[in-house]
Amino acid sequence: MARPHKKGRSPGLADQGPRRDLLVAAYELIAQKGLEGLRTRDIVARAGLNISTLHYHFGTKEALLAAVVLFVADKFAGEGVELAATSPEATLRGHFERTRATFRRNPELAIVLQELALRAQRDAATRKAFRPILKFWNLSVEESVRAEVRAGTLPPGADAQELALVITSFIMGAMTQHGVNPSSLDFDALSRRLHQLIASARR
Amino acid sequence: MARPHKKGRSPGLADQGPRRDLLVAAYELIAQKGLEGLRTRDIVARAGLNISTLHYHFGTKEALLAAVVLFVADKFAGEGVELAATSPEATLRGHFERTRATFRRNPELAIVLQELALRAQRDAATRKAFRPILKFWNLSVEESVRAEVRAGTLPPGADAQELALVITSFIMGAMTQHGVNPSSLDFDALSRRLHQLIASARR
Amino acid sequence: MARPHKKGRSPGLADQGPRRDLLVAAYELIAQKGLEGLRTRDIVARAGLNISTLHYHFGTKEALLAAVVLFVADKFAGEGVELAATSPEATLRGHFERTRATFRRNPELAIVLQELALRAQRDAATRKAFRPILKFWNLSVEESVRAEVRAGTLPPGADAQELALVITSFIMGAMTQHGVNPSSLDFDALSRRLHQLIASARR
Amino acid sequence: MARPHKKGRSPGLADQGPRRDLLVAAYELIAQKGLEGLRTRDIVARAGLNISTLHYHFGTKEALLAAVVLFVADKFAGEGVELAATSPEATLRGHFERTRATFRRNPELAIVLQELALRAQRDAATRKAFRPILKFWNLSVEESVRAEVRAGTLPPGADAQELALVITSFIMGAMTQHGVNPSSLDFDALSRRLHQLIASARR
DNA sequence: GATGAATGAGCATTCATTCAT
DNA sequence: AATGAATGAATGCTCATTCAT
Repeated sequence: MARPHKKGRSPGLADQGPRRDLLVAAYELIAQKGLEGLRTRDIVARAGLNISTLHYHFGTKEALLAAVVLFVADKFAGEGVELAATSPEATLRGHFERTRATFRRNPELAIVLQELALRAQRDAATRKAFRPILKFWNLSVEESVRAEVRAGTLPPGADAQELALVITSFIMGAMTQHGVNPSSLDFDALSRRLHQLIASARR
Repeated sequence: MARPHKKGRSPGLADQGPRRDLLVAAYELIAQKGLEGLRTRDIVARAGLNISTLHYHFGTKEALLAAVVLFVADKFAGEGVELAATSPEATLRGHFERTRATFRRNPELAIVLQELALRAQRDAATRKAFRPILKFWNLSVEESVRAEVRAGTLPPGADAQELALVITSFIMGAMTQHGVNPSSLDFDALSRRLHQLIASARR
Repeated sequence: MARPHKKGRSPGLADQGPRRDLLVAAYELIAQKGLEGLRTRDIVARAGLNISTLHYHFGTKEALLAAVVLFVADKFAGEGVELAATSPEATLRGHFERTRATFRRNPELAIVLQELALRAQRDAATRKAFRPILKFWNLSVEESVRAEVRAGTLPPGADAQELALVITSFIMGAMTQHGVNPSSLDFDALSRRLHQLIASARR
Repeated sequence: MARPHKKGRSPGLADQGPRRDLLVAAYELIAQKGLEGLRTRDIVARAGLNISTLHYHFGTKEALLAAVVLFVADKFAGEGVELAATSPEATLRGHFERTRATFRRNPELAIVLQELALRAQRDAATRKAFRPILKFWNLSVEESVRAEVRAGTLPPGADAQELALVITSFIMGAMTQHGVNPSSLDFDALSRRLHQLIASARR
């Protein structure tokens, strides 16, 4: 009896069928109840599957969670954030706007990212899978910064890596504060302010 | 009346004895295993108490958690962050430094704050108890900003509330990124950079 | 420190103060939730006392229960049922009427008696304390039967003890059926029928 | 769907396997310790099963109890009492004898019926499930009365429903008194006496 | 006499997991 | 490839009881 829950997914083929249904269900439930309240039975119920099917495909809850991190990474990268890294017209302004649009389209994404980031701080496996998300994001912002430097809209001496970290840190914290008290924080205004601070800085 | 787990703590009298021991144990365990892994039996074991004592004093795990939020609020406010709000020589620089010192002295505090902030986003009770922490922190930073404006080290037109939100958001996100990958992020350098951006901004 | 919960109550003096309050509270709660749902904390809450007071006066829940049986015995005997045993105009008719009046005045009494009767069947201590109630009741009915024989309203050959058992058994079962489905059973009509059967029996 | 503890049992198919084992174990334990002392762990221990199996099949203790009522109803109806309702030679005498035989074969049945009757008086769910038992029993006795009227051994004017209630009430109360003090009550003699009273009644 | 604090054994229930099919 | 049945270890909580005051 071949148990497919070792690790490799069919290469070049995204998760499909029950496997993907379970990941989506888990993702949505994490957004709803947090990792604290995530139950395998709730996941399979939402996916309309049997509890054994979950273990057939993933082996353990922990393994499912690892797959969710990858699922989230795909979602995060695929949602438009990555355009910044490749498109020639990548700008910081554009990044802020794409980020806002992404989280507006996928409100759960902000929560799930925070959940995983928190778990990554105490669990090595999650950390290993989650770091690339952070790395990718920072690199993507760095690229935008460099593009603006090339375009002359940012001063030539700007330390792209440092600025990227400031920006991504700001966005993460703003997401959290917004989650706790939506009315206390206008993400657009704040990001415009931060952008202005960066753009107008004297060296 | 046999049950002391009403709600209010004796005014002017800090939690003492087993009540405080339980709060401390819960706080430390949240830092270690997260809310996800928090078990009442682990809490009482760490406090050297009986499981019934926990329920005698707090009634439910949920009520204990609510008390932990207040405990964290006290800790956060009492750890030196609040100096910024009152001291005349309050400066942004000083705030960044006190913040760093606080989290260096209490490494768990960063984690626990993130756990509670996350929980606050889905649980109304936690949210209600947690919001004041965020409000207090932002007000404290606002005050630093205004002090610097008065001292002439920040431009007169600076919007204190907006800048405070940018700063606290940045610090929260930086804490998270640092937690996930300590080597990727030099909090000192980043906060110096942000401070410089704010201080040197043209209007 | 003298613990009064040995056994003797002040001779000639009925239970008073907290002791009696606890017995009354227990009695009422048994009627409400059954022995199955009887909790010492509920008893003391209803009596407005502290849990320790219960143990001070009775030692254990079991001992309290034993005292409740005596309390019920007093209540049952004192409620008018006993008139049958002494009064010269004691009649069966009168007994049925007094019984009905007693249970109409004290609806809980029917339930509590059933609870104790049931417990008596498996618990020796309860049985020992409860048997006298049954014995007393049967004797009281026997006396009514004999009075009717003397008065000529019942045939001379009537076996008083046997008839009393038939009557008390009928009343107990009728109470139960009434409790389960009040509309299914008219106690007055039934007891009149039984009385008629007894009175008109040919020998 | 993973949980079989819906409600209905497969029609036409009696409970089997662990489900039935649990019902039997619960039934026997109720007879032994009463509902007051019924513990899920004792039930599964007696059935040789795991505690989780109980919850897998019944969901809650309360639901198991509801199933026990149905189980008892089947047992009561199936034990021979029901012959009275259908057999042409149904007689009151026969009913008394079958009743006695039933309780002699199943001494626990008397206790369990009393437990459930008592619980039915305060719990709506138990009441709903228990009433049919009482109704069935009374109807069965009514039928015996009518049969005797037809056979001429009871006077033509006899009110079958009323007499049935007198008889079932008597039997229930006699069971209770017998349970409390077996030596005080000769069920055979008493039921013969009651039968004689009914049979010899003048109208 | 009376009480608040504390406790240990036990409670129904939940959880991720496994096994036979 | 998928599932229903079954499980053991835990989980939050309750209970009658005790102890120091």
